[in-house]
Amino acid sequence: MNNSLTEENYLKALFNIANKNGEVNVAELSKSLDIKMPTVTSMMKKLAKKKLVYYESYKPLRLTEKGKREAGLIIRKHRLTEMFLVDKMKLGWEDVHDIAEQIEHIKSPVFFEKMDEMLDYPKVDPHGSPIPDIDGKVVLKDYYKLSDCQTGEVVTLAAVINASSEFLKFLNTREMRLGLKIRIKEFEPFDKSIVVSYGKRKAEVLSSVASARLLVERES
Amino acid sequence: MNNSLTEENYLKALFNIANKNGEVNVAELSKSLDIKMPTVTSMMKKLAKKKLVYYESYKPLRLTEKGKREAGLIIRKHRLTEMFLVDKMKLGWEDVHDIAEQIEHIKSPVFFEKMDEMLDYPKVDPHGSPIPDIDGKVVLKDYYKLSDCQTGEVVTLAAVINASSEFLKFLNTREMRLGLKIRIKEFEPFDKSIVVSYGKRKAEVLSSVASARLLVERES
DNA sequence: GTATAAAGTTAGATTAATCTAACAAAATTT
DNA sequence: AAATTTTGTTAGATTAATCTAACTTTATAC
Repeated sequence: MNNSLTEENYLKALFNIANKNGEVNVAELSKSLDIKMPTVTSMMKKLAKKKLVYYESYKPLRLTEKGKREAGLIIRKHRLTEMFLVDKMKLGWEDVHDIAEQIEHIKSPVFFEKMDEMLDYPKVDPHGSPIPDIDGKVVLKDYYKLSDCQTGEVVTLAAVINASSEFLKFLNTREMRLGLKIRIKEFEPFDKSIVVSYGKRKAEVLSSVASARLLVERES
Repeated sequence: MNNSLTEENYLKALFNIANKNGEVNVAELSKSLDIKMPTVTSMMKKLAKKKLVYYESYKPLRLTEKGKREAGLIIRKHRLTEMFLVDKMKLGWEDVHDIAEQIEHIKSPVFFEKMDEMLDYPKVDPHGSPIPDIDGKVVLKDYYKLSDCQTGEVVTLAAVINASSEFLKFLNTREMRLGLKIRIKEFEPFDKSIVVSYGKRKAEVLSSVASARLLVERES
C-alpha cells in the first residue's frame, strides 16, 4: 500500500480494463496508458514482485487479491472525489474527471473519510459508476444498455459508460441527467438509432453509438 | 509555469526561506528540503536555465520575478487549500499542512478558483499567513512577536510562526485561536517567559520559545 | 595572516520510468 | 501448414532526481 504514482496508474488501468475473466493483455494496457509495451512488461515484473499482479511470460495479466484491493481503493478515492467536486463544489459532471485523476493519489485517510462523511456515504459517482467500499470491493449493479431495450419500455437513466467530457456535454445539451425517466418510442432497424421521450422533450433521436453508452434500470 | 513536482518544491522552499534581502544559501535550501547540497546545486542550474532563479557559483541564490510569481502561486494554492480544509471540511488547523502539501501541486485553475469563491476570497490561511493574490504577490502585514510586547499591553493574536502540528496542539490545549485578545500581565526577565490572561484564563504562563512564535496586532 | 571549518562544486554512480531496435512467440490468414 | 501479422520480450540507451567521494572556494578563528 505504498506505491508510486506511476504504479498506482498501472493498477487502476488493470482494474478498469479487467473484463469478464479479469484478464488483461499487455497490448491493451499499453494502449490504455499510452506507454510502450516493453515498459509495460517491465512494470508488470515489478508489480509481480510486490505481489500485486500475477505475471508469466506471454500469458495474460491478472491482478492478485492484494492488487485488486489496492486498485479498488484508488478508484474509490477517484470516485469519491468526483462526487465531492460535483455535489460540494458545484463543478459540472463533464469537468471532474481530470481533477479527480490527480486527487486520487493524495495520501491521507482522514481527507477521504471526511469527504465520504460530508457526502453521506455515496454508493455511486456522478456518472453512475459504483464507489468501491473501504476494502476496495465493488458491487456491480445489473444495468442494461439503452440500445438493448425494446420499443415501449420506460426506463431510468442510471449510468454513463466511458463518460468522456464530449459525451457528457452532448447529454447536457439534451438535458439528460442520471435518474431521468426515458420512454422508448421508436427503433430504426437501418442504423439502430432510437427515438425517445423524456421531460419536456417529446421526440429526441439518439444514435446507436450514444444509446449504447447509456445504462438504464428497467421498471421493477 | 509547467514545472515538475520536484521543481515546485524547490521554488516553494526558496520563496519561504527568502528573508530580508531575498537571498538564500545552498546550505539552507539543502537543509530545508532534506536534499544534499550537490543535488541542490544541479537543480539551481536547471531552474536558472528556466529563468526561475539567478544562479552564480558561490553566490547566494535569488528567485527571479518569474520564479517569485510561480512560487507565490504554489503557496497560494497551499494556503487556499488549508483554509478550505479547516473552513469547509472541518479539519483541525494542526492537521491540514500535510494534505495541503500534496494538493498544492494539483493542476486545475478551476478547482482553486472554486475554492477561493466558496471561501469568499480569504486573505489569510488558518495560521494567519497571507494568501498570495492571483499574480503570486503577497502583502505582508506588520505584526509583532508577542515576546516583544510590553507588560500591560492588550493585543490580538493574528498569526503563528512555524505552525508545526505540535505547537498548534499546544495552543489547542490552552484554547488559543486566531483573533484572541490577550493581556500581558507579567514579564519574567530571568527566562523571558510571560504571564498572560485571555478568555476565562486568568494567568497562563508562556515560555519565550512559545511567545516568540505568536504574532499579534497591537491596538489601533 | 595562516590554519581550520563551513559552504559549494565537480565527477561519477544509482534508481525509477521511459524509449527504440531487434528478436521471439502466438495468433491469424491464406 | 506455411506465411504473415500481432503480441510480447530482451537488450541497451535516455532523462530526472537523487546520492557519495573528492576537491575548491569562501568564511571564521586563532
